[in-house]
Amino acid sequence: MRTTQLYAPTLRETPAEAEVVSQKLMLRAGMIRKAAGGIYTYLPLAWRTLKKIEQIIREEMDEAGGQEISMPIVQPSELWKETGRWAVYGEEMFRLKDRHDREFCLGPTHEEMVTSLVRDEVRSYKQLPLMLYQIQNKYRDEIRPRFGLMRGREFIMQDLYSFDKDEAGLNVSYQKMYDAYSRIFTRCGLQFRPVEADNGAIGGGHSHEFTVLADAGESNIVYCTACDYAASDEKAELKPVEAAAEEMQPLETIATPGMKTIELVAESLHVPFEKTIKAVAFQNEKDEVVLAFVRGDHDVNEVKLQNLTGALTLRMADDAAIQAVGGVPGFMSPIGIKKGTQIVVDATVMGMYNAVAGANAMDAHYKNVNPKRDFIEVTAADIRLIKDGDPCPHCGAPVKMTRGIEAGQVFTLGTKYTEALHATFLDENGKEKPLVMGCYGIGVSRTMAAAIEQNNDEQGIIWPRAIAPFEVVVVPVNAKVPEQLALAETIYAALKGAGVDVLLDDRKERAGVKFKDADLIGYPVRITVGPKAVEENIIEVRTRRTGNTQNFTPDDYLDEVLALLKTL
RNA sequence: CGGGGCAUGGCUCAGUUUGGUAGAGCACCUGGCUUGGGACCAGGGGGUCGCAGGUUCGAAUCCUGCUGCUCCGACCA
Repeated sequence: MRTTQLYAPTLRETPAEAEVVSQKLMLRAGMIRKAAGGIYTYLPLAWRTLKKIEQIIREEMDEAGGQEISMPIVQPSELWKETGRWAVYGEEMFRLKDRHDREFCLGPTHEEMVTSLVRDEVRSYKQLPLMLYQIQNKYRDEIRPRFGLMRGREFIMQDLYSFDKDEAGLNVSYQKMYDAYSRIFTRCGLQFRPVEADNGAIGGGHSHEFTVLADAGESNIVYCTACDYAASDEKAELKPVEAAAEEMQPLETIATPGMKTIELVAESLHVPFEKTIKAVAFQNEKDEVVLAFVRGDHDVNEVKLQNLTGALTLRMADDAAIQAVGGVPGFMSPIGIKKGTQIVVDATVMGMYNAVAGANAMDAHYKNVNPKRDFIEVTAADIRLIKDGDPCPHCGAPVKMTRGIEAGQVFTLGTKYTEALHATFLDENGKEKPLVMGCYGIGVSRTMAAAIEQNNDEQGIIWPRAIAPFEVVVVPVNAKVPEQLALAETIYAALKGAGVDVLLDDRKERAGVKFKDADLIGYPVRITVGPKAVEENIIEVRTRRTGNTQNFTPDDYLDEVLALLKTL
């Protein structure tokens, strides 16, 4: 490929809309252009990278026993109504009607589609296990699309669905996918971590997220400094902390005018955070109030609370709702709340003695609160959000937190969808059973963005070789000098002949322009052909990541470049 | 959904307060000159100032409505 033939309009200035590094760089490098909020056109450079990522995925999926198919983007509402998700999915689903007024959606995912496909054709355990996958556009009408390709409304996803005859088979399929995903991200040259994850709305059994480590990431993960435990912060479990036992003092009301935050209370009463109890009020999708209580220095893990209470969604409760159940916003405690209200107290709180909590009265708190004695009709459970330094649930060593981008996730689904859609088979005994299902997804376009988030500097992108749009760019310093262009052509042809994905920057631009563009787009290797090359037979090979330049001769540069590429 | 902000040539923005015939830089075209890190000189093309109303002799500028984009808001109990 030659730059004069390549549609890659680079920008010197960053468009105002760009928020995150990957988005800025992809816009500037001429890789993407925005069509609407969260919807982008992929230009040739981006498309090449996406195809490379997809190719790696295809190879690993096929190796693991997957078969590629392509399912419709436009999906009829009937199937979604069968599983109940037509209602559950809510406004996140793009919906449309055809001319006959029949309802469709743009597929946000394909469980329904693939299950209906399989239920009509799979009759016998002899046809199992079965793994089908596709790489395809997905549509989710996000409330607030942002961060470029990281949270788009249209995005490319690889999704595989496994069907087994039993749990044991599912576990084998799950492990195969887990391993395949690990290989995929490794081959893409990314630093990542598989972490235990919450299943979320998709339901089912256990799950892992594949998180690409990057500070710009939206998800927090924790990992143990001693053992191999790693989990998303939403998932990470915590054992209750038992405070040192004290004699329980009688409950006492104290005036705390205007002290609506736990910080104010702790400070003015000279009580450590560890002796305070914080209240957080939520409302679920049915507008029922759910009250959560954690220690003053802890935070509520909404996902845990959601799973525990069976809520589909949780949001902050408004004051009126809190008052309706007998709570006083800013001064709340489980004591004196209307009967029948859902009250969840973190297990650690239950182990506290003589603590400070709201008094459920304006401008007042209780002293000497002893949850074991004073909290009645509450649910005690782990609802706390893990933080840096907390003990690992496996070995107790302190955990560390880091940020990452969720690029892939694997789930066991069990029979949730196959039962709803009556996808059954006959087992060895002729007995009808629902297929046991797993689903596995990689955000392909998001992986590209994640790769950039993880690999960039002030000058631009630094592609890992495996997913770079081109592996090498050959730059004649002055394309108007025939000798330089001729030598560049020779090198270009030689690399191409050796199977290297190479670009020749044959534009009649000044050298600086071509260098800047090369750095911005981030080709792993640049070969500069200038006067030195023509007159002294020196071929300069520059590594984008390190900025190091090595000089080779026309005889040995080819082998050296091939060897260098293997390390990038 | 609630609250801000923005909308002027392909991009980044000025001009709006105080109405008076639309600007800069970059990009683009032509010529010259230049070619190892986003040159320079000269000439040139390109804008219904988001849309629709209104006020006015006159509106990018003031008023009303709409649309689009964008940012913030989900641990405050």
